[in-house]
Amino acid sequence: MLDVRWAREHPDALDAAMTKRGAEAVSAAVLALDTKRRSAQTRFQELQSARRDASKAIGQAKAKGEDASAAMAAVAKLKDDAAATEAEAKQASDALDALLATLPNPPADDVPPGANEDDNVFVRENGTPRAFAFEPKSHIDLGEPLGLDFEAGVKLSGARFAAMRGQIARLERALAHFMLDLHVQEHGYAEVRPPILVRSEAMYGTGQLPKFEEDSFQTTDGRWLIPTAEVPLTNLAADTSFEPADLPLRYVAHTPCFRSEAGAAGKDTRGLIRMHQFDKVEMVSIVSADQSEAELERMTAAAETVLQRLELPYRVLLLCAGDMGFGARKTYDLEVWVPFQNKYREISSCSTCGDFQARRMGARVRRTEGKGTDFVHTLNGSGVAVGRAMVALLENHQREDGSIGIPAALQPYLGGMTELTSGQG
RNA sequence: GGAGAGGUGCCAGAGUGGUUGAAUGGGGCGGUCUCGAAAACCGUUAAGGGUGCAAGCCCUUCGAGGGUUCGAAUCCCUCUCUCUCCGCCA
Repeated sequence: MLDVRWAREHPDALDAAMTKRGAEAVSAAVLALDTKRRSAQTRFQELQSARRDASKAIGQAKAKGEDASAAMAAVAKLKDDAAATEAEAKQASDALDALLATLPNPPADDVPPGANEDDNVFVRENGTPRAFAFEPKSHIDLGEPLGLDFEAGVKLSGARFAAMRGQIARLERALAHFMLDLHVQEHGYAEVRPPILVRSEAMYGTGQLPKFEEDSFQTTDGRWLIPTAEVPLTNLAADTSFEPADLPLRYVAHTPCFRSEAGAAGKDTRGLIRMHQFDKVEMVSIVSADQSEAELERMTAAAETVLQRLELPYRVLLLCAGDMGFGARKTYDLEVWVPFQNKYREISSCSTCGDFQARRMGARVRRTEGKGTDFVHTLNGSGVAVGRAMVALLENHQREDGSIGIPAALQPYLGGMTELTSGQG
């Protein structure tokens, strides 16, 4: 949710921000509703004030035993007028909120313009794609002998589901635990096991609702399967006023994520890249405004460490305005090299949301000086997507015989194994 | 699933129709005292919004939404959440 006062004072900036994102200019509509709301509210307040004074006078008169029937009749008119004006104000206010709830976060100034992923800006890279002396196989062909079972996924659940067995199952677990330990032990994140079914309020807080209802799965009792642990982790801060000393808060969680992939028909239909259910290690930071810029760099670096330790080549991109998520103010994507596809694929997305989510969920921090509170800033980043890390690991570390070399950092999580071969358990 | 209790300020906890945004205690902050600290004492301490150059004035908020009333934290209805007991259960 953007700040309506900012919109009121900078209508041109609002339109520029929306246009930069490829959305419609809305300042005229926002300002019209805002003006209507404030005018009705002011009139209501004047009527209400008069009404309260009149009622108090009646109370005092009655206390003295005087007759107050004339005053009581007079106040009835005020009451009707006040109620009508209040309804008018509420209607305008609700309409304004409904509109604001659908507007994406204005991009930061240093976010490059652009319509889609073609306009993202290269920032840096690490490692170089390996030159294979043989034709590299896909993670599907490599994984199936090791226990990656797409047939079982289809049988049990349908397309975009997979079962993992044996070594692949263990590898998935090892990857997740490695990432979790890394962020907890070296990056100062607090481990959380959040609920993965959440209320609509939580989905609204992080921005999945009201606009992207069709992207997530909902239970019959109205709860939502989280599309990312960003939802429960960030909403831990909802309805809270922090002391400055409480911040920054850093959370990390390993959870399944569920996405309907409604708009992705036909994309990545084979393999593990795009599933309805996948595991992800997610980082969330709750910080004060002055900390948020540095925190985004820190979080991105933490995600990069995962890929470095797994010895996977990757690059970092700064997303253009048109490719950013709804709630993001600035986003870095990490793309890992996928040999079989011969291209880089997204494996992590680290974003600062500024105060956009905080305003939706009521997450505040007291000012260090003076009275009052400010909204906190929230950040989230994958650290990283486990299924896609598995894809990258299998393909990048494959050998000609189909076995998979295990990077040193991961070996302790696999009982010291240095490779996976189809002959093993 | 059955039965019951309850949601009040940073926390605990009063308050069942009339200047109650709300007693009291704790905590926080400021001060007195002290070489310093503790203790004691004094003072202070909600958020959001409207209006205004400002000081200020005003409105809203006692889980949420409706209703009764001249007047609601207090009465009524609906919803929601929490807790307790019983049942069931990984």
